[in-house]
Amino acid sequence: MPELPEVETTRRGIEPAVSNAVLTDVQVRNPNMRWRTPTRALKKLIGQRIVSLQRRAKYLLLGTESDTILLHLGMSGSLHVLPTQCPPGKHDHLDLEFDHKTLVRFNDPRRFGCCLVLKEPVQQHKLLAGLGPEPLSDEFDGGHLKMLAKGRRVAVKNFIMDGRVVVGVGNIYASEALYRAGIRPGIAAGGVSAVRYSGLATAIKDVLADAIRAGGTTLNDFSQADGKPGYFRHELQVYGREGQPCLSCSEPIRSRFIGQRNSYYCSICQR
DNA sequence: CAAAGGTCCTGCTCGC
DNA sequence: TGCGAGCAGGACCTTT
Repeated sequence: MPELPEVETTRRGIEPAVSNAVLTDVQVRNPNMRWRTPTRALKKLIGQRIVSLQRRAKYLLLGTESDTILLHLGMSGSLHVLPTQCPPGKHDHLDLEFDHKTLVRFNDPRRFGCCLVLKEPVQQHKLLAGLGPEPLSDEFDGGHLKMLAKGRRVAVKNFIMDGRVVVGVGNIYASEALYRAGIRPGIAAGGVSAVRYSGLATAIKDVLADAIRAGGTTLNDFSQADGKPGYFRHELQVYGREGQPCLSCSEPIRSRFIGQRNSYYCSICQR
């Protein structure tokens, strides 16, 4: 579920609760996430202060005075800020408790998410090394896409969902950005011109920024740290709109599987 | 029953 | 024939 806007929305949502807070307890109810949650390593951090809260790609990084707690929400995860005595429900696999009687609760039905404890230097960890640029940074632009696309035959949609190319673009926003840029999702990445990549980079930045502004997209599981849904679902122009008229030309939106994932596009507006 | 927002890993194919 | 890069598919899980 959570793509970059949802993770960024979550980061902003938990920031008041964790920033400068002292970790007072850790509850691991089910460590069987994508990778086993390191209960002992987490418990060793009790008593430490959270000194930073960053997002890199779709990873949340809670910096303590010694180590960094890495969280990934996988496909169905969410974090909520709750009072400490709040009874846990189904799929509430992890609680991080802080002073001021608040806790951050990690709920993840599919358990594709993870929680790890990273030693410094964090950026050299296997999961973080080799990640492409942040899409909202100046480092990311059409020239970057054009350079990496040289000779690549993969569909441009798969190309922009590749974290080594650019991070944070998942299935929803890939379709949305390609629609905004007027590019068909199935064409080969290597065949897209520099001019069109420039437009695509801008479209990616715009759609992600718009989605963050709306608090992310809620389809099923996702909700913000305060439990409210994200409202970008109402602004999706193609994702999930198969058969409905294109908002620009009224042609019915089509869907097609590209690389195992459903893609949505307008056959008139996207070439 | 199939499919759902992610992404790491394995193994195949292709071209040099 | 061997090698590396690129690419497709499987794997991880539960819920609707």
